[in-house]
Amino acid sequence: MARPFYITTPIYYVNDAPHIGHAYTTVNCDAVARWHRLLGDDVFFLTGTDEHGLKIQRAAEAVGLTPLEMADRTSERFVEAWRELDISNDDFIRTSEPRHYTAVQEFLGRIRDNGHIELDSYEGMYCVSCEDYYTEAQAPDGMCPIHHRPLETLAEENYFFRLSRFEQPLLDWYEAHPDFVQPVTKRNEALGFIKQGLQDISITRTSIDWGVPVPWDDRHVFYVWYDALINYATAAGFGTDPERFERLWPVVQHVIGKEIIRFHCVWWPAMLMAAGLEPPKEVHVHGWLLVGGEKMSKTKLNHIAPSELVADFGVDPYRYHFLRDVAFGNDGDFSYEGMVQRYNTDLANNLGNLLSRVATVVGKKSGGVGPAPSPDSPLAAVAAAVYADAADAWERIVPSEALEATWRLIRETNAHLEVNEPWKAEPGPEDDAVLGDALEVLRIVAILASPAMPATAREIWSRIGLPGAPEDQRLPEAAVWGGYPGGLPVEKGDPLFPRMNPS
RNA sequence: GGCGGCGUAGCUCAGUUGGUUAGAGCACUCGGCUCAUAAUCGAGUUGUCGCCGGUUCAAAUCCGGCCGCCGCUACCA
Repeated sequence: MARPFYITTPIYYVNDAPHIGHAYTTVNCDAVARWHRLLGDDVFFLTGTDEHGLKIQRAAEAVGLTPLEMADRTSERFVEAWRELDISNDDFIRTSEPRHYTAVQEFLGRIRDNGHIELDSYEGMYCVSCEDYYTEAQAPDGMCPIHHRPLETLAEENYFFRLSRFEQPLLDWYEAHPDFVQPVTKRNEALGFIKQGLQDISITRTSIDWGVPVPWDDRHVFYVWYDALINYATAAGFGTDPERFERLWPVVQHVIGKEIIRFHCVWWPAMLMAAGLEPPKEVHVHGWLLVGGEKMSKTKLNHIAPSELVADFGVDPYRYHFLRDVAFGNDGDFSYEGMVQRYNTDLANNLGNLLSRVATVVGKKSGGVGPAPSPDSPLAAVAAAVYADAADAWERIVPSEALEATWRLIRETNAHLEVNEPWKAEPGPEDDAVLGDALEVLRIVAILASPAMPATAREIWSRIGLPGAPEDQRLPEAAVWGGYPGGLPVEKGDPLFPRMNPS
């Protein structure tokens, strides 16, 4: 049976419309999922929406909707955004679904049965107007930062998760699993947090209705984070399909933004341990997409919706840009000018033009029939090295490196053409070999680039006359030099990526 | 305050068991080519490797100090 590969995006909170930051995470996961499908893995790629909590309840009240109606609206926008971006998720989970309620109640019930959830009292500084608690860091002067009124000290009976008991188990887990959190700087951050000591966390609320009911005490609902994290287990079949869950857990790999490290790298593994389950295999942390050097936010009005850029660049160039331009793990500063530049350089000039020039010369010198490559072409070694590097980078979830490696092959091929000048040579076996080499590179590039640009890869594939589609190929065999059979019709067609005006 | 990280060509960055002339891509300059989307190919320019001091035959790479920047420091979806 194929190796299971389970990858997740965070579930996105439905108080915000999809922007390029959400899309960044999702496209990265999608490309990795597609890569693993090429490897023949049994891929399960999950995304979805997080819908409970006070913010949604209030936002719904403000416009006269039920919380679920409110969530329906925004959740649908995420579904549409991912459809537009050619995201190949195998499931889309919503925390308002019955299957999730089942899983959450089972999961937290198990933790309670294991003695790690207990009733206790939470005391904090409370603002009546906000109906919310503030920490000392948030309100050092004891005044509500929003209403500027004195906070009251209030105690509430809540159920607590005994997170403090998992300090040592977590440290042991990190010790035994050096790759648990990547990159290592984020791992240090999580570790530092654990080492400073962990406090128990109140995980239920009585002041909210919009949440998963606590099965053993109907006055409470679970605090939103506590139900949200469990989505990863829900979708894997926890509580509903034990056999499936057995297969998908704990091979799961989470991809998250750096703002939610604590939840995924501390709370979540502790919760799993408390429930008698294993922590996830790996958590991959990426940075933020900045605009003008600043984080996107509603108040700064610097949100960019993916569709705005897709309208100008197209879906595949959009995907390519964010996969290639930002080193995974670092913050990346987005600029429209930079995107145009990379589009022109990488896509129009290097890749698009390579296909274009090869197709033209094949038309002139080989009668439009693509010749087979030479078995001992110097490009064969380049292709092999590039494949090794790309495969390694995809495995580590560093798409920028995988694509950088792939483009190395494109550049080498342009140079190879320059040296051999097939457009000058007399038609014949030698000329055919040079053109065949270039076509073979295009075949391999189509496969290697298909996780990033699925539609483009299919287009290249069909223009060089190959039957089927790049997605149907199986790695690593399909990347071996010599797969292009020759004797296939090569079609020039319109430019894949018309150059854009830099201004 | 505590813990952690960063500061390398105009830009984005790579570069740890310390060792020949410090690298890549982009940008720029010159040249070639004209099959190709004024694309492509080749050559080349630019760096006190934040500053000061130390260890060493030898440091971007180790140690100390300093300057500048940043992240985390719990119930923010």
